Amino acid sequence: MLDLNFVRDNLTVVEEKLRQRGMDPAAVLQDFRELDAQRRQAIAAVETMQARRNRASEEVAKLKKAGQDASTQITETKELREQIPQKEKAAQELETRLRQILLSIPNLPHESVPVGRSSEENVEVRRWGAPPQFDFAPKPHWDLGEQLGILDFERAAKISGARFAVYWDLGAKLERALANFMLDLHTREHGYTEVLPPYLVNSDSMQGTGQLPKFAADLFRVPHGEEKDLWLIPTAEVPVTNLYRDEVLDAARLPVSLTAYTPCFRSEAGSYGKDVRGIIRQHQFQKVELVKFSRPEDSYQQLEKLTSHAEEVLQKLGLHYRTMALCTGDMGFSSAKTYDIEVWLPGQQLFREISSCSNFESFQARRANIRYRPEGKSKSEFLHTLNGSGLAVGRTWVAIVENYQQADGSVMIPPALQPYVGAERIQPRKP
RNA sequence: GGAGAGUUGGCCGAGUGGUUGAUGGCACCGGUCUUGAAAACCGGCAUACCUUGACGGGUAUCGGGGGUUCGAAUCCCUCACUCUCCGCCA
Repeated sequence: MLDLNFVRDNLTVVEEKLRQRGMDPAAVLQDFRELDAQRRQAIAAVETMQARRNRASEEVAKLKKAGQDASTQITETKELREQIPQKEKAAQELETRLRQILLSIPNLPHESVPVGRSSEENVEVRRWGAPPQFDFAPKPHWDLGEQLGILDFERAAKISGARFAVYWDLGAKLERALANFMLDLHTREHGYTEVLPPYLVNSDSMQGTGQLPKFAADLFRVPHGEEKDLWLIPTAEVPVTNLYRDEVLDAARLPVSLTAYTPCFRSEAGSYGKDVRGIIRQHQFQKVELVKFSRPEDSYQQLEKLTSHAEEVLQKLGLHYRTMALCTGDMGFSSAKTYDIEVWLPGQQLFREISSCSNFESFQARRANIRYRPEGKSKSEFLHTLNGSGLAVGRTWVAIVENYQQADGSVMIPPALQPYVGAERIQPRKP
């Protein structure tokens, strides 16, 4: 959420940035200016009446103490008590409508973000390694997975449905090895603190990070009594960022760097027919997430660091990748700047997103009310939040299987991962 | 699931329905004293919103919501959370 005062004072800037995102400012902002003026007028009207009521009430106390008649004042407050709720209701309605507009405004892209309409105008900022060379036609992971007996879609469909997978044997172990490998790297070498959050969260948390109210269709909802349904987390970003909701952090503690390995649940509504093969797009996948809480002045430096931490996982695993700066038209709703890391998948001959690292500036912090107290200042301010995948474990699994496949159908385990898997190679599983 | 106790400002902790945004202490900030520091003493110290050129003024907030009353931190209802005991359970 943007700051109301900022939007009011910089309406033309907001309109321009919305246009850069490919949105129609008029459609997003609607009658912001009128509503804003009406809201303030309504508040003033309510407060004037409340002030009158309070004054009359004070006089009642004085008169009664003095043993005098206070019936005039009592009548006045009684009347006001009936009138105030109507005005209050009107003011609240305006407040709600204005807030809805404010909540529907996406974050403003940072000045360093390339302007563009779609993913085709994203800008490649780095490329690491080289695609592996094969003297045979490399296969996609769904073929390899089934041949090796480590991926099972049929039984997954039986027990859960489409877009689920069962991992068997070394396939399951590879997933666990990758998670441990990533967590160890981030906690031992990059200074992150590991957390294990709940996988079900309340609506307030989903609002804090921006999934609600706009993107309810992408989420799995779990009934839990009236009005207090829970939601399966679509990413660890939700519970981890909300850890500090409604809190004021000590400036000396910043930046706070957290990492969490969790499952992620996405309904993938509207993605029918897209990425139907393999485990690229699943209702449940696991991810190691990196989250930072930063002072505003170094959040962009922290974004570079966080991105490099995610890239280092791929480097240690010897996987070819490129890093893209997303353009204004391709960025997520809450982000001010995003880098996508895309890993090379030889079985499919394409780069595929494996991590998305974003600086949300104060957009989430304002929504979730996460503040810090700058040194020497008495007033607390909103801090900046960042996060990125470090990495999506399922897609890393895919990258390992496709990039390290051998002519005989087996898959080599990269050296850095061998201690975690306890094997050098995945051989076809005996029936 | 059953029974009981609680939720007050950054923290601890008072609070008889009527200048209580709220006593006091700690923490924090400024000052006096000191070579410096500590101690002591003095002063300051909530948040959001509305309003004003500014000084200032106003409104709301004592877990959330609702009610009683001329007036609620204080009385009533309700919900959430925390703690204790019982039951059940990985």
